[in-house]
Amino acid sequence: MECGDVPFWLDVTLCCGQVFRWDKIGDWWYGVTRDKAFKVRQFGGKFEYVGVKPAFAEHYFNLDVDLQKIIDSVNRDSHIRKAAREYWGLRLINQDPWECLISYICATYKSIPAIKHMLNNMARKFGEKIHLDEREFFTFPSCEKLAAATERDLRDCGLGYRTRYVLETAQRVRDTQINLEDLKKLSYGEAKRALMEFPGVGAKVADCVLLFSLDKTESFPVDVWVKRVILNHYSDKLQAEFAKRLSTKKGLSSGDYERLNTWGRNYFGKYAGYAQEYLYHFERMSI
DNA sequence: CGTGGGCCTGTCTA
DNA sequence: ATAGACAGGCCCA
Repeated sequence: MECGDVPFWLDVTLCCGQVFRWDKIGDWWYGVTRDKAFKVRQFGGKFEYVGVKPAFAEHYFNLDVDLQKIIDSVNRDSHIRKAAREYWGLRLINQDPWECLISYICATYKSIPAIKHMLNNMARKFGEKIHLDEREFFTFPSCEKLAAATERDLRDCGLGYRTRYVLETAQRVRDTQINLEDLKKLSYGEAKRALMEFPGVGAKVADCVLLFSLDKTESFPVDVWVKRVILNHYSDKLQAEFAKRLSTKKGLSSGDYERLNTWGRNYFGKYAGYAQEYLYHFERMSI
């Protein structure tokens, strides 16, 4: 799919599980990021949007990065080539770090529909109401708003055991006055360690936040699907013993996570996160 | 340091 | 229909 002379496939970009608060109504995708509601569509080969300025939309969808160059740089084998050809135009989105952090804290041990439900509940209860096309939308609540919420009100959003993680993370962000955007200035390793200080943030959640909101394209989140990708297509790259143990165990120990994560970053390089998204989506769609 | 069990609750399947 | 399994992990023993 092309957008002008830039490869971009909007539907896949918004469907591939990186971002949760977009919904398609007719041709248009409606979404909220930071304090803005906007709608976007790809129509007749053109990318159109209402509610934000061109620079905002182009930055949000990373349209200014050279996708061809990125895919060339992760082009290591026939499987990644196949995934890249199939979903050519899938782009990583520049999310707001705060919303991204809370989203992935909530995402543990949940399916995507359930995650969307939780986040929308939180926005409805604690966010600001805004309008577009006579429709109501809600901004994602600020850290002050969530930090001041009662445990009961948050729990009622369906957060379950994540309630105290969200509450304590919000309180810590508020109390330390940390600007999450500043983590962009740190190295991948430093920023990851900083994120993992927050309750409810382990290696996987940190890697998602780094990749989707802090410009760390070398991040390589490993979830059950990526583990599946590696076992199904890259097991020959791992030590036989290790691959065997992985395939017989259900979850991922922190040591196993570290090992797969490091493998991915070394194997695919600076843009390992793009490779991860293509592989992840390809695997999910081939069930 | 590595490993296993528990955890809230919405969805999906049988 | 309604119970039961499972979900894009994290934390603590």
